[in-house]
Amino acid sequence: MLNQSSDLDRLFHALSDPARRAILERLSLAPVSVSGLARPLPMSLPAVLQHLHVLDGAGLIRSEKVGRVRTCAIEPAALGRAEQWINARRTEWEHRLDRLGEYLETLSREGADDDRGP
Amino acid sequence: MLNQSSDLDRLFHALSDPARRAILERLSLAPVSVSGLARPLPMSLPAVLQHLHVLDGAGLIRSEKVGRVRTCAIEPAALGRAEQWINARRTEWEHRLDRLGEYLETLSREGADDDRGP
DNA sequence: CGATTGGTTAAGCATAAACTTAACTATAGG
DNA sequence: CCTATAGTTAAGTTTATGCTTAACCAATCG
Repeated sequence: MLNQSSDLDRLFHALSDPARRAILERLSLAPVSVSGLARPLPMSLPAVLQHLHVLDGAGLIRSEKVGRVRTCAIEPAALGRAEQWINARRTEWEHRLDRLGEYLETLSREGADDDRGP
Repeated sequence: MLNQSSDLDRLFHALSDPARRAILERLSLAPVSVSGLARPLPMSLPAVLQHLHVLDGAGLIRSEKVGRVRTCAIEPAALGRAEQWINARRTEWEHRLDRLGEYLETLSREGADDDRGP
């Protein structure tokens, strides 16, 4: 797992803003145009554009311009990478609990016949 | 799912920093003291303390002080909440694909016997 | 063509983040 | 007691974020 951390940095940072999460929630239902995404949000169009740029930089969305309208769509693979990191932590944590369990079991077994040892 | 977004804000923001993720990776293996966490990190102790405060504020770790050493441990439930949001997006996206699939199927069926008029 | 609609860029600003150093507190150990 | 260790707080600096307004381009459409 050799540090390509700036990738995860961008990913989690992109997810840390409620407006950006709202955009992703919207896009996970269907592709939407830039102004369509902006309509429900309490901010200017350029602000939305900046959020879209952050999401794009994180690989969370892709977009294509046809005529004068740019349509954005979610890129689920990126979410997968975030989930992967989280899952790895959980796995490690569970293994740690396993090792702890084994250790405690060993302790109680050694406690049962404690004539063994110095 | 009524917007308790500032909760997720803190969560994802906490995960967006490589130092904080490094701390979590460490803690998912075993509990560690503050200075133990600081040792491998390229920054001052107070900086680490600030990161720990962010992680604590996001609910990602808990810590307890005994004597003069504070020992930190991971709080896996918080990671679960992040994962939950991600999974909800994936689920929506898959449902969207299902609906798209049905639609396309409908189209091709209607195309097969196109004697049925408007 | 001329006006609109949809999007984009640039510049500026206020706030928040991530650090630092310097001081200070509180336990341990000799 | 005296000093080193472990942590904490405060204050200040630099950079990044999130937003705004004011132009500016480029497809449509009457």
